[in-house]
Amino acid sequence: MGPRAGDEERPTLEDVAAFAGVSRSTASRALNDDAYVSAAAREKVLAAARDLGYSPNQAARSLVTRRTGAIAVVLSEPEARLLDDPYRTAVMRAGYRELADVGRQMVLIFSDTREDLSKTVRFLEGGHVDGALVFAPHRADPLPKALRLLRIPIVFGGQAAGIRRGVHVVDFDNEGGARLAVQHLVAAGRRRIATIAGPQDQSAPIDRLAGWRKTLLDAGLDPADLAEEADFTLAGGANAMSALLARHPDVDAVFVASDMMAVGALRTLDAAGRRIPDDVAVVSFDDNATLAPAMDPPLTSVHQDPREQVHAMVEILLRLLDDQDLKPRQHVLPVSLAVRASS
Amino acid sequence: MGPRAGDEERPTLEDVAAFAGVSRSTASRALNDDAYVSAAAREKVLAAARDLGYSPNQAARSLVTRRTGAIAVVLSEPEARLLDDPYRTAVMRAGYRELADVGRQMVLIFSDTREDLSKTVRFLEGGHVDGALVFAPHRADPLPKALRLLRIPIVFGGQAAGIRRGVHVVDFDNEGGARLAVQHLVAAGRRRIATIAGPQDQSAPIDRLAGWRKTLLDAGLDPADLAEEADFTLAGGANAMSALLARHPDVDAVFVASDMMAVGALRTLDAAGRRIPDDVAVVSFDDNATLAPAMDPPLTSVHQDPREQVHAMVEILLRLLDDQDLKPRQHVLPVSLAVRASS
DNA sequence: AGCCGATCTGGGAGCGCTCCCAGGTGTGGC
DNA sequence: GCCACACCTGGGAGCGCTCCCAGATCGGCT
Repeated sequence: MGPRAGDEERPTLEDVAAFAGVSRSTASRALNDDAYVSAAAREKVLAAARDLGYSPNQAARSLVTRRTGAIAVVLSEPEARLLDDPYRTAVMRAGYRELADVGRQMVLIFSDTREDLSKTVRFLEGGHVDGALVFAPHRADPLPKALRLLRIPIVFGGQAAGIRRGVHVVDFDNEGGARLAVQHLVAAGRRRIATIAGPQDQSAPIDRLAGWRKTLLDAGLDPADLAEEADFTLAGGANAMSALLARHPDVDAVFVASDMMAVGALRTLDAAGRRIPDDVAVVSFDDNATLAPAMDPPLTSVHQDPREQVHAMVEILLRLLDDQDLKPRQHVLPVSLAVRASS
Repeated sequence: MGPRAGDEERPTLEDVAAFAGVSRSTASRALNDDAYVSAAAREKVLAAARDLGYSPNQAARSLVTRRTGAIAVVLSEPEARLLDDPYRTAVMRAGYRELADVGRQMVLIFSDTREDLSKTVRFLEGGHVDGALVFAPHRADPLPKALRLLRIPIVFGGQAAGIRRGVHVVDFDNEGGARLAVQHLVAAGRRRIATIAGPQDQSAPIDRLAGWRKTLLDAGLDPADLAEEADFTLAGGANAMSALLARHPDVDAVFVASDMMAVGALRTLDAAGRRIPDDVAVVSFDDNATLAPAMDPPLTSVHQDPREQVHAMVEILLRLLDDQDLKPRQHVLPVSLAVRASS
């Protein structure tokens, strides 16, 4: 009973074929349910495979088919940050589900440090995966450029670090969403509408801030000094709200660029004795399913569904894998406003 | 410029060798920095690889080496639940880091529904990964038993669904941790020590509950009717605390089986006007780095480090992969008590 | 001078699979 | 009766790599 005693040789296709009394070719055809196999042969092969506990060697298979059945989901951001961000977690979850639904395996990659960059590139290049869904929100991120040289199809979720041409992108209408939110506040008679913006090194928060500003100007309101930048965290949102209150005690509404920051803002407002929405109306962005409706009061939020985004990304990727001639473009998904008690 | 125009043939090892003017064998040796390659040859090969943009075909490599360099991390629980549970997220994160540190790629697998079970088994069996780290906390989970037949090495994190023999397990000392917590409360003079237990279909919460009960009995205190079961969520913790307060308005301490539930309990206690720790002392379990110290007041919590657990699991797995004759056993990692203001 | 070992190189075999092609058998139409 | 064409089967080649083995070269030692 040495260490490898239990290591009975793994049966190969050849073994299954011999056991079933057919040729390797026929066995292969039966297992891949190809046409042109007699019912009798198919039965024998399947029975043999079952009896021997056969499972095909993926390395051998993908050596010849040049397919692995795996798709990478690359998140270019510190994992520490990532898993605390409910939006990213939702993306991961969506990726897992959507890929499983089309029979693909998700391989999750966190690419953060510079060292990771080359590791990531090497991995994607190495034939471990057939393609990749890449989320690299930061403008200065070198990853997207590095990936352009790769020989596997790639679809970006959100803007690809300033690259505007030659890449497949599925993004939400961030500016439009911000407009929706602010128009809603204006229509409700709010006049001192502040914003807690996200990190301005990323496209999405930049566009949301722009949407807020433009809508205010269009409505004849003055945005000056009513914006505060924060880092998408709860604490960041709380601090930004404090700063806004200190500067402008008369704010009557705030558009917050993410649900998580809105939760922080809510706490600050509550601690400051402001009633919501009576004194200050709050509208946020993301409409996270577990967060937004669970707040007190429930948050009015710009609805964007990560599942929908990933679904579109997967669809494009599959077409690319299928060798269809798709010209790279930016798909912009519409967003809507989920109105709840906070506004 | 057809769709495959950009698809320049990927260079193979043979191409690199030809370009460098050496044989395939020498090229292979140079790239895998084997001994017995002259410095000159190595230089030429590396230069050729760089110039041609060569990256080895992993399928071909693992077909012969029988190694993929990938390790599965299997989480047997609904992904919806998983990603909301900070402990699980910490485990994922730790898995990614620890595996990256030893040059392995993490392949994340959520195995939840019954349909997933066979998919998971097929995947693990298919040679996609060299081994697996499995977290399957539920006692009734059929996964661990299904995995026993597999031909790849597996290490379990936490009890493996009632299987006590023949598997490698790395677990924390749940009962000991609970004892630590309750002894701490007893020593502080608390006499009505309730508990909010986790789901009793899992080993860890069962052991924590047992630890609480035994320690109370040892101290001559009566546990009767002072336990409430909840589901590891914030809301569950809050509700359980309400139930306890209703039954026993005189509780002066509560041992909560997870940080997340403790946050819920804190809210309920706060809403009920109880001061912490003056009126009611709170001790929880997990000592989650972002949760426990951030509470108001900061939580006293039983410290268990998922990174440490995963590290031990990876170490065992690597030894198994290295074909070392390790006899399966249960490793129990010690826990400690991080005392903060809540008790 | 002769020999032995260390160092380096190239070719061949083979990992387990899919795909192509040649061939065999049966069935229908003229 | 014969051909055409479907249906089914087996063998061979080859995917790109690693590993083994045989051979070549070069010192350093007896």
